Amino acid sequence: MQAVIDGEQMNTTEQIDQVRDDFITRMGVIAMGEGLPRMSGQIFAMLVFEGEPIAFGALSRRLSVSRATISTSIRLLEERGLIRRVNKTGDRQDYFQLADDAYAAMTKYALAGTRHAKAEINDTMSKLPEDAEGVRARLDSFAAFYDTISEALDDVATRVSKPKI
Amino acid sequence: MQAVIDGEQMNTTEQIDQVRDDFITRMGVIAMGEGLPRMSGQIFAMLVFEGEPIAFGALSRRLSVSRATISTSIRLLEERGLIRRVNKTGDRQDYFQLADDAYAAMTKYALAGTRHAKAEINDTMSKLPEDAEGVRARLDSFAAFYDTISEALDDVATRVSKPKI
DNA sequence: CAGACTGTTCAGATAATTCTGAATAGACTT
DNA sequence: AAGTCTATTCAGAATTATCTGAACAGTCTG
Repeated sequence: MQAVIDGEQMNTTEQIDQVRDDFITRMGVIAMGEGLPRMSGQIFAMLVFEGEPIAFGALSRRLSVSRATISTSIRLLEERGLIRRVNKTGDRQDYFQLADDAYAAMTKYALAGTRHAKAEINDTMSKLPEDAEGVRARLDSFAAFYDTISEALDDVATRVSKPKI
Repeated sequence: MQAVIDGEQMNTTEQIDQVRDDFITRMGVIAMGEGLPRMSGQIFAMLVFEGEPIAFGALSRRLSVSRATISTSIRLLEERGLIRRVNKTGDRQDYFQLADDAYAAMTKYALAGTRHAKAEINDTMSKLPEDAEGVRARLDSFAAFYDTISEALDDVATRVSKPKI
């Protein structure tokens, strides 16, 4: 059974190409919602989809974006521990693939954010005069909220299994 | 014991004012990290800090921002169920305070995001040809990750107690 | 060594977000 | 009804984030 679009037959490879491009586009949007630049999200999506290491130049070509953009997007993803750079003997290019613990790393990054938020609130509380009871109680609730989220994320981080490459 | 800054004595009220302004500034930054515009975060912070309902005009004045900005920021916060608008008899202005279930609402918003991400991945999987086994397995892991996060957030949403106003 | 190729950096261009002032409409007061 | 005060909307300004091209430094190849 072949998929048909605009009356044209598609072979399996073309079909996968189209699904992949669509996936990449969508993940770019999702990434933006999570505080990542679109392009980093698209690179991540590409690596998830392909599985095997992808060359620097291929990323630039396939995502229709300059090498400079790839370079900075890659740096961000590496800093967050989401991808890793691998060397292929006999090829000068850098190759990239998902980090073994990419999903755990994603979770830990979010966790760092919620812990930071909690710390900011606690710091504010420490500066309050003794008699500001109402404010203290409200900030305490707010901090408790971030603490609950942090606990949940911490739990997720330990549970998340390594993605099968 | 009075706090001292630059050799000047501060009374308790001034001290609290300073702590509050600092808190508001910080929460604006935190909010940006969570995909909220800075000003919405600052309004939210102000409402947490003050506890009692705050007037539309007061928000504009205290945050040194136009009424138009307050209006749009407020709308966003209302849409997310984080604050509620209250009427004070004998005053034409709108007043705002934290929603009773503000923290639960925050959690649910995040949850909606992770569920949406999972749905996008599942949708992509449904379009794959039968024989794309490797891709399917990787997308499945990715979806499972978002599912784990979603479960955790769902759990948080039910556990989060109402903030004490 | 000269030439080709690679990834990084950075100033400036481009695009997207966020804020403002003016216009508008509704509601209250006198 | 006329005059205030209110919140909202929206076009454009201001700000911020993102992308690019060029310059660069390193590495390999012939």
